[in-house]
Amino acid sequence: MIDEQLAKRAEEVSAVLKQLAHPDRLKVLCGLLEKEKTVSELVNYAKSSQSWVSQFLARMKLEGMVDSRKEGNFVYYRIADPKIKELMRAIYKTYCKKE
Amino acid sequence: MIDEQLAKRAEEVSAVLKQLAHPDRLKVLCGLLEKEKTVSELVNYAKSSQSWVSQFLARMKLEGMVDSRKEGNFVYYRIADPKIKELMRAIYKTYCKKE
DNA sequence: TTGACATATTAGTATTTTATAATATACTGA
DNA sequence: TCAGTATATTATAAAATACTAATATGTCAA
Repeated sequence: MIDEQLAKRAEEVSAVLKQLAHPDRLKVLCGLLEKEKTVSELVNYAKSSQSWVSQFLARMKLEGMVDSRKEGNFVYYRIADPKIKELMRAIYKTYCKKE
Repeated sequence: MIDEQLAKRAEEVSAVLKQLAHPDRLKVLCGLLEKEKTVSELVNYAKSSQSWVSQFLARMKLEGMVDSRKEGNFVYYRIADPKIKELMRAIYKTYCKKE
């Protein structure tokens, strides 16, 4: 049964959802959906502050949701877990494709 | 573009995700996925407390995610917004159907 | 009407989250 | 080396969340 299987993973799943459950973080992940981006690009995209974005990117990285690579002065972030992408697309389908 | 459209709805969407982003609430919604249930059934299902479940059901109802009907001593809750069901199934697919 | 049960509400508190500001680090190019 | 830029870290304050406990409300059945 779908409900029981999902309920069993409630801790794991809700931890991920918690990260998506904030406008700034969701926007940042939206930005990363297209392609990898630097922190300052993400700051612009989400219209948030450098410090705050940097803070939650660090947390998301710890949780394995995103990963980063350094190139000179810049740090490029990308979505590391394909499940995140899948989830985002599903959310998009549900909330942006219907009326 | 998927990313921009979703980013525009970030406030709305993240508000919904926030409700899903807690093990107890997620479990309760799992329970409701199958069919409507009384508060005490949900309390058992989620292994949470009556007061707490009652509190967040009230909130979810306010946000239009669930609805309820009274029958004698019991109150039956159900998922009111089909988007929630859709989202839950997507989460299930992502987190329970793959390895 | 009373007692038992199901649910809701309220009050209060501990914890977590969300930010902001300040500072530190790391790299680049002159 | 220095100045400038990008990012990270730290400290901290304010707000929101997650509860618990106690009490209230409403319904049924005797």
